[in-house]
Amino acid sequence: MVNESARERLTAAAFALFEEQGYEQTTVEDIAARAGVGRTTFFRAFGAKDDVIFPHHESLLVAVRDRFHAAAPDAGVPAIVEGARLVLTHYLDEGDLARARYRLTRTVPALRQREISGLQQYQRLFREFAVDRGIGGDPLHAELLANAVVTAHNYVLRRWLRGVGADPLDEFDRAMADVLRLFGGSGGPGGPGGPVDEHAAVVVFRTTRDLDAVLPGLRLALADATPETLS
Amino acid sequence: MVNESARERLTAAAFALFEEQGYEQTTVEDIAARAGVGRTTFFRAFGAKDDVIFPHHESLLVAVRDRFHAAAPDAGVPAIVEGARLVLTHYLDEGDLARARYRLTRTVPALRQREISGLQQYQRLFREFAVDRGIGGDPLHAELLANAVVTAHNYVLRRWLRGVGADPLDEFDRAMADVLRLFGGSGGPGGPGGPVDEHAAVVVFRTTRDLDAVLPGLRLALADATPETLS
DNA sequence: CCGCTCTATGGTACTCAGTACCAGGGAGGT
DNA sequence: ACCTCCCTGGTACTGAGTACCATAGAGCGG
Repeated sequence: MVNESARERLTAAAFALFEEQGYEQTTVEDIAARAGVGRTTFFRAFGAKDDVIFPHHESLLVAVRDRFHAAAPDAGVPAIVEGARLVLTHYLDEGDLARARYRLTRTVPALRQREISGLQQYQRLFREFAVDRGIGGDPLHAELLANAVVTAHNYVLRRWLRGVGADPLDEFDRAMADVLRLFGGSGGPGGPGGPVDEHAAVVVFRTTRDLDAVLPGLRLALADATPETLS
Repeated sequence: MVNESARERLTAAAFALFEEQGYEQTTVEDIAARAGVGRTTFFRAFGAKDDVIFPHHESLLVAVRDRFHAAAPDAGVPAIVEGARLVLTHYLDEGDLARARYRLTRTVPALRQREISGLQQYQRLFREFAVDRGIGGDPLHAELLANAVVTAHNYVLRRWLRGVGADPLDEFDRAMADVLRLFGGSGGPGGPGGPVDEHAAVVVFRTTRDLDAVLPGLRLALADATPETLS
């Protein structure tokens, strides 16, 4: 519906003008004029003024959705991690564009809001995929896992956007390992009150106290049906 | 700066008109007219058209911030849980208003976006508090915990808004127990090497096995510096 | 070469959100 | 009675977004 080169010219013009004179001070007419097209063409290419700084949003969303759709039935968790990795590499490929957008979203409230709404669409995609696949056996657990992956992704991405950290992909892999350890290690929710595994777990924190010091309370807790927290 | 009763009349008028004839079809002038005030007064009471369906947003945000500010230095995690509980109880108190808003945000894209942006402000508040308090010893771990609490809160809230589930506060408490078990159980990303409380907690799940049956592994776990999960 | 169609484009006009500014009016104090 | 302060409503303006129409050019069949 709209020329591709015109779209790119509009994007470039918009970023330039936003940096030069600010977002509010730039009208859509200014952008269109610099790109050498009419105002109408701008609105045909991007539904709204703030869409222009997220030129690949829709296509990336589709790419992640396709990735999820292609995932093997038993590969839900890896697919989620891969999906997050897809988003991260996309930002890395954008390079300076992504960083320019970050600068803008940090300073312009309207753009920040638009960005948040976009990120939420990813989060929702991840969440629904996790819930549909029944990851964790429990919708809440599925949401927690999906959102933890998204959180870790955002954490790494934000560091890269700020110019902190050397190798974002390496950081991503480490962060994902953290997240998966978190979820893999605990056995998930369903503990007290919910259906109880025949062999329940005993989770132990490091302590400086002797085992003997905590044993009395421990014995009491195991005898009692109610879970307890000992000092 | 603006009469309180006028604010309430505007809110009521807006909800009524949005339900009757739709959000886009309702102009600010319509709302002001039904409330018996001028258009100018509307914009003085609410910065924008979509703010009118979140009349307590700002005050609730302040309440949570105050709660965090008042938290004891060693009570970071409980404060986060309490903050989330504060938000939940606020929605429960709103009752039908919250449900009407939910209906609107599900159907009107502009309102959905506005809601997401508002929720993000809570999430950010929680995240920054967790990071500042150094929860988990590691910024990533802090973010994961904060976002997990928010996710669990949203999960419970959403169920209540949809009319699913009987006792949201009970569900909330169970969900929080799940979340804390998740994070308490694995030692988190910081794991071995992170700062450890002098008095660590031992969380016990119900088990069908004798204490003697798990004791050897338990002793081993306490002796070892690394957290372990026993069957 | 002419005429036809289809699509991308630009222009015009309109609605409405949001802002700036000004004028009036009532409450309360002196 | 006068003055001040604050709340309020009205007016006028900018700019985003939409609807509609006119046109130019590309491609195609005759």
